[in-house]
Amino acid sequence: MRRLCVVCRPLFTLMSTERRKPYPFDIIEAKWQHHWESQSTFHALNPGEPGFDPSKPKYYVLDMFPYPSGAGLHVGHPEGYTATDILARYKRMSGFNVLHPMGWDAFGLPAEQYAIKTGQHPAVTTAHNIDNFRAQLKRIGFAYDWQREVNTTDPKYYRWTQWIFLQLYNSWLNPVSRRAEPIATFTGEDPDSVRLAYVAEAPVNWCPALGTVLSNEEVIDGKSEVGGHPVERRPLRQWMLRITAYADRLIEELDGLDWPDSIKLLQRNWIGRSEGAEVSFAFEGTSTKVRVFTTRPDTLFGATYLVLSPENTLVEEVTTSAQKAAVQAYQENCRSKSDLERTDLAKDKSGVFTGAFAINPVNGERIPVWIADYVLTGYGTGAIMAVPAHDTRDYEFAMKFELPVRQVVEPPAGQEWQGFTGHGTAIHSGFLNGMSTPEAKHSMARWLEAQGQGKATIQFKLRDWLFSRQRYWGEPFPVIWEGGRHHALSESELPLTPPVLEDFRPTGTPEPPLSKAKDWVRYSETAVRETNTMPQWAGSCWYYLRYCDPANGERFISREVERYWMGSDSASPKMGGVDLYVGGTEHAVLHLLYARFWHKVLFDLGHLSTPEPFQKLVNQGIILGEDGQKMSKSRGNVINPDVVIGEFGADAFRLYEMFMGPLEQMKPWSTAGVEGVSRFLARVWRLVLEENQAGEWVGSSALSDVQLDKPQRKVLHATIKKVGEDIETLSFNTAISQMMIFVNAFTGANPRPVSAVRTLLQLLNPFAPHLTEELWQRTGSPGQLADQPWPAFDPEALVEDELELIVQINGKLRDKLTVKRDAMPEEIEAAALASPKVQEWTSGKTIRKIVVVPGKLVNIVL
RNA sequence: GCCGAAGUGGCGGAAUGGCAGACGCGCUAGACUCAAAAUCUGGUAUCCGUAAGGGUGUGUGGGUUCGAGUCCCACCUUCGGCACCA
Repeated sequence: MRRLCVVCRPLFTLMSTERRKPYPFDIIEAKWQHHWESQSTFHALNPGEPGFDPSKPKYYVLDMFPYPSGAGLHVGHPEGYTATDILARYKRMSGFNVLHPMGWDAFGLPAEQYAIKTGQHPAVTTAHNIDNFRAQLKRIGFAYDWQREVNTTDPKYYRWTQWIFLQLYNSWLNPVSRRAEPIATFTGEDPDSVRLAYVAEAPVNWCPALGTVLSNEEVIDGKSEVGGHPVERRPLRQWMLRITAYADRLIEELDGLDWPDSIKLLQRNWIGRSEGAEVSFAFEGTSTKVRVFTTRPDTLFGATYLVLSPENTLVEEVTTSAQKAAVQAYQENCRSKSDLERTDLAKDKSGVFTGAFAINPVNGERIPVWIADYVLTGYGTGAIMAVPAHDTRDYEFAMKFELPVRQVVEPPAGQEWQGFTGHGTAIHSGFLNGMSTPEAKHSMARWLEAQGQGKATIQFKLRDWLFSRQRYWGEPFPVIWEGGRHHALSESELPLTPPVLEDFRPTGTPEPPLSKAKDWVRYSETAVRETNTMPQWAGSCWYYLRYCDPANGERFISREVERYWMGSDSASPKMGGVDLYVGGTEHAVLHLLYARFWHKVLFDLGHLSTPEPFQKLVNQGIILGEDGQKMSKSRGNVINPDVVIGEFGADAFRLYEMFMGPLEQMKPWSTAGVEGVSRFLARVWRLVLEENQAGEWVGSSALSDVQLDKPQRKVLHATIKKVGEDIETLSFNTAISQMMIFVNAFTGANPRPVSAVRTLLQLLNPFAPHLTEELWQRTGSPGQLADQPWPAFDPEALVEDELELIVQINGKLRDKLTVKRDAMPEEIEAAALASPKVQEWTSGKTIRKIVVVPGKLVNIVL
């Protein structure tokens, strides 16, 4: 940035002399930012602190904190941040204790990769980037309580991230209470098998050329996104979090949340609950059995073959010697494919016969057993019964390999039975015949249970959360290994800081970089430290809690503070938590699911007072480039907030971001639009000030202490009403429109009533805080504008003595009519019929009906 | 393929079932100016008409209603998500 300025300075001076600022935003914005900071205007007090007012209701308004990248802030960040800032300032003026914090999600791969490239320690570049982000945000004038700033890479912060990991490690989900409990309450043999944090061998994307593990998102068509090197699947020892134990609660408890339906649905689909049954099939000639999961137990009579996933451990056992070579070749082929590649090739079915046969428990039939990669290892039991007549995939497979297809469901009249997957009537199905599909499902489940051949069950798509990474720049696990077993560190050993490493590059093997720090790894004579680190999501799972009590050295959050800021309002049925959370949709199923999971565990363990973290969620839409395309460096359509603020000021930038359109909608940037709102702000400025001969801004001569006339009163109170209501519903664009209407109405007024102008400044303050503070001061008004109460409107001022009704004939507008406010319907009807235009339209025709909507219209039906 | 959201002027968008296009941008005319910029005032869906006025108009086709951008049904298009989940 500094280097660039040398190049652009001549251009810049030229521009600034050419284009005079419509008002001195550069001076007043810096002035008020400094003022708020020095006064701690937006510092929120906690319960128990001197000056805290417990009589005020609380309002916790939260932004998704940014990852402080080297590229700096882009225009998408301040969109949501401005929205929450308006809410925060508005609620503060409306008498709430407002918590509105900001912080940094600073662990992560980009920082580490940048560090490797430049040779600087990620802590150094991260600190630098944070300074840059903070300065950029302060320049926009956000009312954050900077005394509550958190940083996920600060040991004082991640000490508690590690502490929460220990809570997970030391607890289990009791299936009876359906709640997490201390592991000590588990009475089974192996506590390690039920811990919420556990170790498992899991297949990962391993890239030998890069010497690192990659996430699914980093693998494209079986090759690394960076460099295009081959990626293979390899089982590695990984830390997992048992989020699946919470699958049902994560679905059920969405109901009480004030979230967009689309996001709730996304989460429900991601968790993917399906009801069905497990069925046991015995292999012919052995005592071995395989269980399959099906959502359609009613079609069991139609199962004509069985498919195991290629990775299923039974494959080796059941494959006949004649088929061994073919089966192994197929398995080998699958292993080299990534998940993405496998699903990419989903168009065409592939598979191999194992030579084995299984017995269908319902009719004793002998059916062939195949392996195929359309059966996934991670879902259900990794084995299916195939009913080709009534499942699209099984049907395709059966067609390709010429396997039998047997109808067992009669579809509604007129539909082809082959490949029919809907509900119908059971046929060719013994005791199920004639039953509807739902009846048949129940019947079969009961039968299976009675025979000991299966039972009704529920499956989820959600997988346990792979929680370890082979990276340097993340939280170390507070875990040691001794004699092949893991043990948790005690809380007193936290924070566990990572070792100082000269070389934090990947090792070239699946061994994490931390393993290079031999002294650090060696915990004792007999124990070594875990060398994996936590993923970036860890820190963001609970940051909203730390904001409430950021300096607490005793606890991650004090109980009293948690109850105040995160507690539920007993007067309403809400579940409590953050009152408003604004951020992008991209976190719909990752961050927002992970955070809910952690929150519920901490709630179960008694550390929190409510079960859900975020009561109300709003997603802001993406801002596109001026060309209507997604902003990207390669397209060259990226808008830099610093440049916009330099040219038009922070207030104009804020106001434009809110005026563009509905918050939740995707919308393109328009520089001409910024000029438009900048003009509006200049008009507000000139409502109060005018320029004298010397070019100084002095009090406007039109401004005077006069009463408002009736139309002015109406505009003023309509504006107070609409702006307040629109802020509550986050309809900022229409709130701004209304203030423009106000300014259009008062621009020409001479004398111009100063009381009305002051009220406008109050209404506009949350949107354009600097300009309005300055003008508030310049009108000689007392105190700081941010501390003023929100104005109330007078409904009487909105009522007219006479109103204009429209007159429709057959629903079409034909005339207008002015009547007294309290005119009776009969009077209105008579007046409408008396109108010359109406008489012209109705002459020679019969009036069939007249609809009178008082205060609105008259519709004459011919 | 499945799920979801959305289709309104030249553009961003507004409209508790009741005057479609508020507000802004752009364009345009005028005022101010020697001139320009800035500012202020007016006009600006479309078709027919000199005008008054009238016809048409919210993706397409139906429906409900005195009245539909708004509600219902079917379809088309665009965007977003998931994607062999048995």
